[in-house]
Amino acid sequence: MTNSRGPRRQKVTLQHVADAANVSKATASLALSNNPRISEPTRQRVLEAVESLGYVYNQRAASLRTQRSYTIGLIIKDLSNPFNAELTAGAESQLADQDYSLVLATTDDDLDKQSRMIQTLLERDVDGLILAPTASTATASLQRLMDYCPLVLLTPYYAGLAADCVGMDDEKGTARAVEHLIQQGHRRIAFVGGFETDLTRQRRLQSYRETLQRHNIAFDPALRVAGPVSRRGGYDAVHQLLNMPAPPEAAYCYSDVIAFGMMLGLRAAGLEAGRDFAVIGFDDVPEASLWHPSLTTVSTDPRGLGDEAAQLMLRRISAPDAPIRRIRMPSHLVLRDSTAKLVSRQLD
Amino acid sequence: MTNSRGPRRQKVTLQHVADAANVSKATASLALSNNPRISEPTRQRVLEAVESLGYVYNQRAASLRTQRSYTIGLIIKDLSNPFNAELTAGAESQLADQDYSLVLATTDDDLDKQSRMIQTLLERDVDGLILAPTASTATASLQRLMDYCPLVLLTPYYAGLAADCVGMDDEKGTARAVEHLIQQGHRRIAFVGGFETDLTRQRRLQSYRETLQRHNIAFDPALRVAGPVSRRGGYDAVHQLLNMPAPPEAAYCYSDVIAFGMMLGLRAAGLEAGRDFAVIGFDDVPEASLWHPSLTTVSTDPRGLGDEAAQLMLRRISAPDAPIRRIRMPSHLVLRDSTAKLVSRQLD
DNA sequence: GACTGGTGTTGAATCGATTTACGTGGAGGC
DNA sequence: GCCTCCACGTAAATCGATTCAACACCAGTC
Repeated sequence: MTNSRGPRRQKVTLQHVADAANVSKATASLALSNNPRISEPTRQRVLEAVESLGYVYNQRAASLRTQRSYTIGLIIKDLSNPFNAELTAGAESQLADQDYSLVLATTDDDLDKQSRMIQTLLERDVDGLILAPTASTATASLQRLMDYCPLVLLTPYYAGLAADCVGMDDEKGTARAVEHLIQQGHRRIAFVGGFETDLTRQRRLQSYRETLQRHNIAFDPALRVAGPVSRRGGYDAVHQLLNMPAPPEAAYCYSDVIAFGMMLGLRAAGLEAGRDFAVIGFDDVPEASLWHPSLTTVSTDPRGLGDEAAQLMLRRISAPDAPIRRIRMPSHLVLRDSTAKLVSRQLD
Repeated sequence: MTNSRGPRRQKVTLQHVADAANVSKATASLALSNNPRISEPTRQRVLEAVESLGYVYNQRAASLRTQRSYTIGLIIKDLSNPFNAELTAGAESQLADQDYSLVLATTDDDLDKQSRMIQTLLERDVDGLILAPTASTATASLQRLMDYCPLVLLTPYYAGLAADCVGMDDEKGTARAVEHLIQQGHRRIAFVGGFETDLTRQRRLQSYRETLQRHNIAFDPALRVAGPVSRRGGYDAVHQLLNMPAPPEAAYCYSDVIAFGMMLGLRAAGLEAGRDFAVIGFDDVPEASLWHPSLTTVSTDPRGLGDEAAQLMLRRISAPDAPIRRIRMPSHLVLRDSTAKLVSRQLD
């Protein structure tokens, strides 16, 4: 028995196939692409040669000539986040349906790493790039990127940039969540979590303010608490909020994980979400329905978002000069126990 | 304002760089690879040309000559499964550290799709393939695959195949879980979920039987319930088990999701996990600690598994003839409330 | 028998890099 | 003044496909 584990078979090229079928390389190539100029018997001979030699087509070599790599780069922040994992799954399956491959890269929300990954993927000669830009990405650098390859951004829009975009409808989702709390009779509603630089947070915060305003509730900056997007972030926010002179009685959280942290923090303070304090999250991660009490949250469709991004990209590739499109994926409010007061009132 | 969104800039090649720097293409190439034969002033001129023209290296073209694509294919069943998402995240970050890119493909555990994806990735000319083989993959086809490119399998071993492998230690994890139940005094312990064809399940089932045997407990085939790996699967198993003449009082589930389903099923039958019935899962997904009651489960490190697979691959590429390696990732039992009886007894 | 058309096949250029073997000019040895 | 050697560059072949212009062959026409 040998220890040789490397590939032993030496690469079979189209030339070998051509030789075996007694035709020229050109004929072999045309035969494989089902070109009608090649006669049926010849095509068959070529196919037999392919079979018997175990030839595999070299897309990489072909792409040098055709200038198409059938490869799309996807750059996201972090795959551990189930939202991004679903998004990636959606994009991959859409692309695979069209015989495209997905090259994956993650940035950890780090601008430097993002630049490196963009560079790497450009060098890999991807046909397009789907990017979830990190917070402080310069518009100019994205603009320049668009000179190199088609770009789809995973955000509802990007100020000053004429690029295809797809993102969640943060505004409507937020408005529904906040309105839900207002209808429950809450007037002091906190906005919890995330950092100022985060573009998504900016959109949600803006919508939160506008919704309050529409309902004649003054925006109180003290009710806006920034912090990390984690349970810890939510937990810590609770202390800050409850120690205010006029504490809020409800909170709209930037994301579900923050909401979970808040619920833990509330419990530590002797309060129970849904009974003593209303909590709403965003994302509808699987835990949201399992948590106790279950979490009212804005539900989105991350997989659909990935689907849409991939389709946008394929469309752009096939029609480079089509007008740009910005797509907002709908979101809807899922009522659960963390805002149960409302539910019971509605039932009255 | 124009509607042109396609990449406008026409591709800059090494030839353009060479022209701009007044050197030959060969010199430009050598300069960029820091070859000492090129003088410093010349190298600088080349670098300036690269900068001013916005040249991006074309790895794809280079790979034709060098026969290295710096690209690894990863084929998994499904990215929606958090376990696989973590695994992928681990592999991606390891590979990125070494300037390799990850091409992702999913099979949905379908043999046909798996073949198609393998074919596609081979055509993309990946330097190696990391594969989580679906249930009924033929050994011969994997053997043949190894002629084409280095292969790392995401399983602790594959019978009859001398391939690098990395997988969880299903046997030890299972033994610990079952022993934990035995130590609690349980004698009738069910094995729940998964289908017979599943290789991982076969290993766990085998270990379950051996553990019982070591403790002089006869294996009762009726306590082995097959079914889909989903909540539904766990839920349905409960009925079957509770309607037996001598129902079990504990269950070791093939995966956490099945355990969740069982707990729901138990509750529907008026029983509470941890109090009336002991339940153990496998995976330690994030929900496990959040569920109510929280789930005792075998914890593994999926991210570490991805790391390890990537490292194994890079090692294989740099040393094609090294002896093969099979790595088992350790797992450990996390005690929580779904087997709480034990905990309280131990505390007595 | 020359000419036209159509069918099927092929030689050669091409894509964008790497790499080998060779060329050139000048410094230094004797 | 001739030879050697070194340092620095470059021409050309190469990787594995695609693609176009050209060509061989045969049938049919006049």
